[in-house]
Amino acid sequence: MRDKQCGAVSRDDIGNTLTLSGWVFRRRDHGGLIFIDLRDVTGIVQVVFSPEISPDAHERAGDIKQEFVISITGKVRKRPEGTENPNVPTGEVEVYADTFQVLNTCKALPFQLDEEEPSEALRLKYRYLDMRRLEIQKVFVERSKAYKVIRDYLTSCGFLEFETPFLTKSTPEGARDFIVPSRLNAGNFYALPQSPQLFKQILMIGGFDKYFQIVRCFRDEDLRADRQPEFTQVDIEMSFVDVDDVLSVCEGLVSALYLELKGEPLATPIPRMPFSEAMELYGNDKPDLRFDLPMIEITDIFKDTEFGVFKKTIEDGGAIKCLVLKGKTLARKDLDTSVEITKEMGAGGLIWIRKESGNLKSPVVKYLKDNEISLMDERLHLSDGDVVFIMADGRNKVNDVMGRFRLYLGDKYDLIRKDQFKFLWIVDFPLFEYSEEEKRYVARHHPFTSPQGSIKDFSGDYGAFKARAYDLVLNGVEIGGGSIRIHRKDDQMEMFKLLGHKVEDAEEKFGFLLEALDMGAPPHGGLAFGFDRILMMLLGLESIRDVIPFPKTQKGTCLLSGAPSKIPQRQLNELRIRVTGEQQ
RNA sequence: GGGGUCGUAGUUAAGCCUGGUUAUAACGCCGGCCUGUCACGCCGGAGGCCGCGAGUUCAAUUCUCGUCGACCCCGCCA
Repeated sequence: MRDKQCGAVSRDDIGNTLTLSGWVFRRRDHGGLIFIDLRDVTGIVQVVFSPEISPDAHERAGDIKQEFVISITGKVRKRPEGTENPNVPTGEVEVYADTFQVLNTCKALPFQLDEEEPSEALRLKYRYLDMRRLEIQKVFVERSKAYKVIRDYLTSCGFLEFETPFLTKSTPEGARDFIVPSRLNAGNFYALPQSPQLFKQILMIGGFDKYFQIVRCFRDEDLRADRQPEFTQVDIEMSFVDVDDVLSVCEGLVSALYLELKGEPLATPIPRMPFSEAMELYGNDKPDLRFDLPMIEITDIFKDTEFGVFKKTIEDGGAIKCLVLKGKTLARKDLDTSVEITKEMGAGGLIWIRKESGNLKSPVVKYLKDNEISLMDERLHLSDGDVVFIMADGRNKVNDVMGRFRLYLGDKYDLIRKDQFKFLWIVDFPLFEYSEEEKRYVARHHPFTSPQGSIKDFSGDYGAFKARAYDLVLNGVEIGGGSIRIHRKDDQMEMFKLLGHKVEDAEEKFGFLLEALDMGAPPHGGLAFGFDRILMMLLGLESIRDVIPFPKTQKGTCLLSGAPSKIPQRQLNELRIRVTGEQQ
């Protein structure tokens, strides 16, 4: 049906007769002469229909419309002097059609493939048309390359690729599960995996030593620009390792991916930052280091202050922190907007101070002592025009709000160097975090995470106990995370106990893991990368939907297939399911 | 569950704030012309429940409320 792909036609083919197939991209009908850009995934090539070459083909070519699928046969020729097109790789040559065949027609398109992007909803409904666009094809060519790099790298390191069940068991903690009813066991349900966590641990206990899988995971939570209900993880697990071993393998993998997709080596090692430092400097556990602007603590400067707000904060054990915006010109309106923005973010208030002609100016300066002002000026190295934003409140509140305000400032004042890729390991996570909803401490990572040191040394201070867990962050987005696991049953039981699980419950939910841990489980640990997110970031795209062939909308629907949908009563009966409280 | 943005020919947008004669443009589509174009060009034409439903008004694409859908954010996402 074809001798080669459209983009592969070159000057080496001049003089040869080729058969080429593809889609009619653009047509330029000059009456006497018709040009068609024939397109496939490799590129486009110009086909000429001339009455002097084939009157029949020229006559019939008048009826060809865009996106017809055609096959043409003709001689490749060098283009006449002055008509070459340097913008196209095949622009030196063209194919003079002797004969052609219409393999399929195409009705009028719902949107044009070579113009402004139609709405995303329309693109998703007609995803097969959207995909024909060059820029979309590029993404999935890159995605395919990424799969290969990952498989090549990990297998070369001795990792074995596995598949684990999709029809599996619901696990407590973590995200909401997607549920699949069991026909053979009416009234019982499978859960789709949030990750293959337990199975990969079992594979380690099974002695396979190094496991990986490029695997779909499912989480029934609300969607975001970087979150889909089904997404792909690069899942990795290794035996006889500690944190450094895992991070080192992962850095190798990320470097290989980066080299493939960005065409340049990645500077390694990737820097590491303790969780607590990330929280204190950037207010979250995934700082965007493409711009600096850390929070600076100035609580100590005001230890004897007369200024009510600060005094009260310090008495209540809170913190006073600031962000210093340098080299930007802010109008009074910008400052007022900043106050509004932080209030919307949950701040009690925001104080700004601006340095003008060597003096600090602000509505609150009159409440501050001279030495407080000069200490601030000195510590913050202020120059004329600099603005200091100060917040005083509980430490967690300050970190949270200032962290988000920092991102706002970074965006608003173009501080972010958009061409940079700042990878960062966050390490030394707390093992536990308090859940307001459940009124108890839960595992911050998951309940199989090993603490630093022995779990038997737990002092009772949940907040201070650290985990052997780590996250990989790229430009303010979490792209991977993992931990060293608990590999002994007694430790795991202790962990469940600390989390407030009853022994019977733990046995019921994880009996198979607990029993396996009791039969020679090796020390092991691993990590999972969010494959879609990494692609999104490295390809410079705004949404995870852009790197998924058939993504779902924010309400979890597939505009192409119409899922989810009702099912016939017969199927419900088979499953012994009755639908109640249905919304029409 | 909550906050916000958007919805106008097939498509992308303008008009809406400040209600009033025939809702504008580009691309696409249909017809005609054109032998060197490559976003071909030129001439002509068709194409609209202004998302849907209420309300205000003499009059609503325009103002208000509701609703549906897409998107962004908070909660949620070990």
